[in-house]
Amino acid sequence: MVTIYDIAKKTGYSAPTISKALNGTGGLSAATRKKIIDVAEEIGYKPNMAARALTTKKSFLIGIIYEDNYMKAGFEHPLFGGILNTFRTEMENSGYDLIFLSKTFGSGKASYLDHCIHRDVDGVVVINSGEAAEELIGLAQSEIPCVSTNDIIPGIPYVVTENFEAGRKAAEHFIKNGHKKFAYISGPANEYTRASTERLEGFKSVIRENHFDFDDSYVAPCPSWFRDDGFEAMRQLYESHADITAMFSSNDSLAVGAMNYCKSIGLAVPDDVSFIGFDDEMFSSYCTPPLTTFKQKREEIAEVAAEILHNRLAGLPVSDSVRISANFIERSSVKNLNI
Amino acid sequence: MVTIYDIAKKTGYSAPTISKALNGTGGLSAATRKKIIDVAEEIGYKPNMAARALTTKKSFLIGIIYEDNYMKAGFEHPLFGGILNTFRTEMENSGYDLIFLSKTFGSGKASYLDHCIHRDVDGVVVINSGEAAEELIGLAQSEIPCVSTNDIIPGIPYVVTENFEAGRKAAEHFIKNGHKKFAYISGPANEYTRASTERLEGFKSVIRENHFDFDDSYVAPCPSWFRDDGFEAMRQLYESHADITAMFSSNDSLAVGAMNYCKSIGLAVPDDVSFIGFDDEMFSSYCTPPLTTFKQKREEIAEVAAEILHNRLAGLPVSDSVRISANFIERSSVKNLNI
DNA sequence: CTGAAAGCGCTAACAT
DNA sequence: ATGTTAGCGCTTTCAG
Repeated sequence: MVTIYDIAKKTGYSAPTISKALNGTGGLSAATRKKIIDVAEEIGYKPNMAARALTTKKSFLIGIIYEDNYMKAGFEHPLFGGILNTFRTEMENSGYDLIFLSKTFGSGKASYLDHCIHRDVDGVVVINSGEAAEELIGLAQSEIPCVSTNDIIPGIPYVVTENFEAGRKAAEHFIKNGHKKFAYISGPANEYTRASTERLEGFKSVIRENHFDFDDSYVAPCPSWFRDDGFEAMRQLYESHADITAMFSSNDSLAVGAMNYCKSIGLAVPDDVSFIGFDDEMFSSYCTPPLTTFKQKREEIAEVAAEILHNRLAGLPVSDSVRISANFIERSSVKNLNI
Repeated sequence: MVTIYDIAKKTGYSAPTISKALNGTGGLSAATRKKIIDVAEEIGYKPNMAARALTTKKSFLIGIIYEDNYMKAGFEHPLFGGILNTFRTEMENSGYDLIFLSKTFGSGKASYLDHCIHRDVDGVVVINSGEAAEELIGLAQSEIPCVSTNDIIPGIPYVVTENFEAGRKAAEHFIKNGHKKFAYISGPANEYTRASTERLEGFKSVIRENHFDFDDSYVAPCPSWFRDDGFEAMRQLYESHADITAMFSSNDSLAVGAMNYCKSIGLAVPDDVSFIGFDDEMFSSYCTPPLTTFKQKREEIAEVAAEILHNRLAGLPVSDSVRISANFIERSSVKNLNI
């Protein structure tokens, strides 16, 4: 391993001088700086982050909280995987490396905060908190800069899709196309993971403004985001309300499951029942009919989240949360009842 | 931050004694050990990995090489995302944390090896080398333990699907169902990323053993793994060989694209043309007809890779590479021509 | 402009 | 069984 001492020996300068030259800190003459940098390059010097972290108390490590609770597919999530990808690039550009945080590191029971301290992370991004939201409230109070890209956790600024607005857009689209009977298939939601709830709220608000009928019996909650639950949800909805024509689903998988139920009982999509989904999953343009849906702006969410974290890392006060509007993608799963 | 010195002060023992007690190294009396551990717990001591790494020369960090060259979707890859997920759990159980490696960290040009040294990683897992395979040959020679889960890189043990065998299985399945005219749609391949080539080799071997006609004109190479290239590949194949009935594709996306081409010119799937894909992507059971395909054992690949890395980390010699057979999933995209 | 001294938190190698 | 000394590689005072 080549250290600054090797450079010191080779150039005749002292270790601190080398350090200053390499970091551009001390007031060194341009000449010696160049000499030092040249030698460093020549002998292949690479700073040792562990040593640097020890003295500076800055690890240049960002902890990622990414729980695998989506289809046990982890990284294949249509939103989270993309966010992580872009976020990673944004942070790496400024010298930060990403490290996964877990509650089970080192074969033991621990907390995310424990892991943060263990690795001395400079900041944390919560991509998907899973069941751990409660715990993260504690993390938020720990002085460690945090940002969240999905869950809404007290004390942590978030960057999340404009779900309410998207819900409104879905209802408006249905109404514009002459629909009058609406229903909603909801994925799992709770106090911290509010996407599905927010979409419903927006959806309902427009329906009510237009004085159409809508109450809780038109909402089918699902225990998962999987297709099969969409199938069941649709069955339940259809058995109590056979006149529904406009289905909004909190994600595309549930929508496809629901479409399958319709087909299974001889209902045509979109002729008898129309659908709007969410997420623009890989299959959504392949399925029959191609699904009208919303695409969340993963790159933008990640970029804004990275910016917020960078600001906090630079000592700025906690940023405001931000909402990013989703793109509406119109395909062929909504029938125009006006014609 | 609470350090071993805080424990030392509180218990009256010296720092090294604390260290020994906590790590179970030195010959301490059970009584003092317990006392020390209790106090450590009480005041919330967490070891500082940077400091430990500095003295022990072991970071407990595993570098991940994961290039985003699949649909720019990064983590959403049907194989890689799942591998990463399981691999992560396996390593975390033994105290290792995963860190992403990149060639552009710190806003500069660098190599993966640079990044490894920078962070002093104990080992590396190559999940997807992208265009960097050449460079990894250098990494392999660096004494840093490596393992690869997709690419075949000289000097690095790999854990990869039995692609040749799967290719054979595909051909056998077609032949069993009475097919006589075969073609193959190939995704990108090169010297290091051999999946597509291996599948083709296996496919061809059975066709030839059965004395059916097959040459390079029945192979359509695609520049990407995307659906649109499958569409084009099928067009090209069909225009020169209109009698093909058995299509094998190196992934499901390409297969679906090819199926779409068939439908676009009025050919029925599977009645006129049958298909076998690879990967069992999310949409493969949804599409029309549901696609017969292969599912790679992501968890098993990850587990074996983790085991190989653990062995190397423990000082054992470089392991042999291993092949994991894929699961054949029969759905409805292959027509039985015998009936 | 440069260097000497000191210390970050921890552990290895010796003493005692 | 426990403590002393020293040092990992780096940076931060502070002197010169």
